[in-house]
Amino acid sequence: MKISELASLTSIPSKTIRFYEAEGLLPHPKRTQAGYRDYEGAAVERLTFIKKARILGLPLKEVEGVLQLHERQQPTCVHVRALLEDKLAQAERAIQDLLAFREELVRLRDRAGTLADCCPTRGSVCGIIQESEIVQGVNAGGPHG
Amino acid sequence: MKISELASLTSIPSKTIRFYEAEGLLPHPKRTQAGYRDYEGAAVERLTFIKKARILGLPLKEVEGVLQLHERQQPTCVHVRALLEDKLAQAERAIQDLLAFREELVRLRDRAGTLADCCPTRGSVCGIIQESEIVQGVNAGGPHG
DNA sequence: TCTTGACCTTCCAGTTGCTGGAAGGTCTAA
DNA sequence: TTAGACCTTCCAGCAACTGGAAGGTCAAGA
Repeated sequence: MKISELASLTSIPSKTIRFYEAEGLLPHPKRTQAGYRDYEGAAVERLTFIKKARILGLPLKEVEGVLQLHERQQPTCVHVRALLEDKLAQAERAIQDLLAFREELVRLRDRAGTLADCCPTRGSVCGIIQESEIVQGVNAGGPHG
Repeated sequence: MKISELASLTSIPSKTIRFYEAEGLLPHPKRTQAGYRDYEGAAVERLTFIKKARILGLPLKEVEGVLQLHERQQPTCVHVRALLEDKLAQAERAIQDLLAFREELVRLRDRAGTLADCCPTRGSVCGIIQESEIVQGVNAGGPHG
């Protein structure tokens, strides 16, 4: 099948499919006389796997690693299990961070309602942000140290 | 003060401070005879604002917009309030997504415990991911449509 | 005074995961 | 034949940094 059909079947854009091939996640498919890519049905499965792994937050490099284990007839699930544990721990952390973050946003939002709109004088840019207790954000690292 | 002192006071790396200046978020500071940047104390406040705004998830472009409102003596908080409402809605969505995502991860993790480790034959790459119900991830969009 | 290490500068390019556009070729229904 | 929809490769851009190269400056210690 042509790339557009594969894109349609997997909901992954043609551009992205070509990108994945260039990154080594997909084998180079056969070509038609005209040079068009000609995919087998197995490509649907492979791309669906990649898509799900991406949704799970596995970086492309890790996805590639798992796919290579598969190609070398090595067990993959034990590998994926470890990745999963890692992702689960990350998700737990992210949830905690996000809940705390939401508290602060609610606080800021409520505070902003009572704050007179700052007429900027020589003072702070915006009292809402300036006075916030925000030190660390959602991701474990935050934008800055 | 030198850039390293400013970096230390704000916990923002020198590289990033120079980046922000290049992006227009910071005014060009005076220079010493040697060409070194020489900052006033106000730079600490401005950078702290930028840092907090980043943590709140405001893209640099939006931060710049708020700073420009400030420079034009226009009210900023009404602007920030709208941004805040937006961010709060996003955070609520992210929380819901993340909670659902965690459910799925837990399910996958538990399922993985009972799944015999797949000896890759001609079958799927990894049963854990392949059989998952994952269609959409944490962010509203997910990696693919 | 000289040395050396820590700082400073600008410029360039890289990271990750895409995604758009240019330039040019192919296919097919009307 | 025509025109629109597809295909190809190549290049570069996005966001928000961040590292390294190449070269200059500063100051404490020998």
